[in-house]
Amino acid sequence: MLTQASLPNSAIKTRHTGTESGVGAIEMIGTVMSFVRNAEIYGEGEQVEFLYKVISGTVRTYKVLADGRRQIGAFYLAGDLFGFEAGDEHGFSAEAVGDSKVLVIKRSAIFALAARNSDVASQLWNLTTRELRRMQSHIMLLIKSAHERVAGFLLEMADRSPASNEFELPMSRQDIADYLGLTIETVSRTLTSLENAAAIALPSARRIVLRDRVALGKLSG
Amino acid sequence: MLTQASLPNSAIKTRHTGTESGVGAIEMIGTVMSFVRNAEIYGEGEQVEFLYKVISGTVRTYKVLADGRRQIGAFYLAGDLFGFEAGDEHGFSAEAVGDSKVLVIKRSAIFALAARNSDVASQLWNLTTRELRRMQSHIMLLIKSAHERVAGFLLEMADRSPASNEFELPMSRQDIADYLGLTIETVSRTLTSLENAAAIALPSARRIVLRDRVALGKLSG
DNA sequence: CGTGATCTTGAGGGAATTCAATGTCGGTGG
DNA sequence: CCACCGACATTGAATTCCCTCAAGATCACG
Repeated sequence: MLTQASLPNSAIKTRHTGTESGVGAIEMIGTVMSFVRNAEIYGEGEQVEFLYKVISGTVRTYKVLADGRRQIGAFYLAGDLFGFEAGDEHGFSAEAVGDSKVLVIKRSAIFALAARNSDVASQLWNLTTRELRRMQSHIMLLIKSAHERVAGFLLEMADRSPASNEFELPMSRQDIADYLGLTIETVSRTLTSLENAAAIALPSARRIVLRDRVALGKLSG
Repeated sequence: MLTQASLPNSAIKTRHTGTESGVGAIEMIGTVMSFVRNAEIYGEGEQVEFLYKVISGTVRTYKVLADGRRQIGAFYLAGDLFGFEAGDEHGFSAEAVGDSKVLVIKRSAIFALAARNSDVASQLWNLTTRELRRMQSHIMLLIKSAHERVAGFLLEMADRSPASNEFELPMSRQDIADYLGLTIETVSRTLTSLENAAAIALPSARRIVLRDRVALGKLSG
């Protein structure tokens, strides 16, 4: 459930000027909601009702297995849309990594729009296939060695950040570990090892400087 | 490239009576093509032009890394649609696992249809999100132990086969290994170990009998 | 300055890989 | 027909990589 506030019956409330990325009319209708660090945005098994766009902060989607292992499906940064899921039920849960603002859009509104406007429909398709590609590259990460996974993850984050060679990680080591299918210790060790190899610098735990993209690229498989 | 035959300019050639699964009008227009074992259906980097439906046989999509490692993205059995990819270029290649017949449908024909008919558009969306779900469960497989991966794979294959407790694997151990991110030896060892644990039987290398679904389910995480 | 959360580092063990050899099956030609 | 061959699969031994368990270090915050 949405823990921060109950959503008004008609989600069409604020007009949002979608200037960030060229996805067009889809994000024009919705409500901006705030979530504190670790707040749940939606839960696994819940009815799929909305689409979401990160306004600020970072969101993670994840699934918890019976034995407690957690797999993070994806991280969504400011500007990213999420909530494209199969079926009527969410297969993953979504949480705010840090304090975040999220634009919440009723699905039915989008579908109604899409039924009348084929441009919107094709946008919807594009966003979904983009999501597909994200998953494909996630799969490609998961089959690699720990060094390759971490190097690949850093390159991915760098490409998604405004400044390409230096950035702040919004998520914890545990989050990274659960995204990469590694333990927190292995992530930590690998980062130190990359620093020792002069591929990156770590001014602080969360701050990453890419020193040698070529070396990272080689490492990332 | 399509290695088996060159595709006619107008792909609208045969009328295919889509009786298999309820996906509707999308598959009504197309050309059936035959591919021998290991024949390429499309290649990574090629222009995305078609959608495909497996009529008989099995198809694998895959990607080869610089160092030669191969990752299989998915297996498609008779009745499955594939070729839902992001962007204009194929991110994966597709090959026939064994001799196969594939219905090839021009994308532009579908898109034209979708633009006019919102039912077709929503079908397209449904098929794509189904693909998303497939990838999600693939990701969930890849973070697990070798035993869990193999057990999960067998359960997945069983669920997709007509007879649910006994089936023939269309693919080699190498294919399975490349799908699960394991080595061929580990796959082989794990299967023998599952057989010794009485969870499965292996009348022949390719024939699988599920003896204890509960045990397999536990193993699969 | 103390406390808890997060991150790093170390030592040891276990799971999967690598390298190597043997076994099995299906097809082809003698 | 069956002997041989190549492709595919299984098994074994040694090694490597990552995980587990454990302790310390660093950071944010009251």
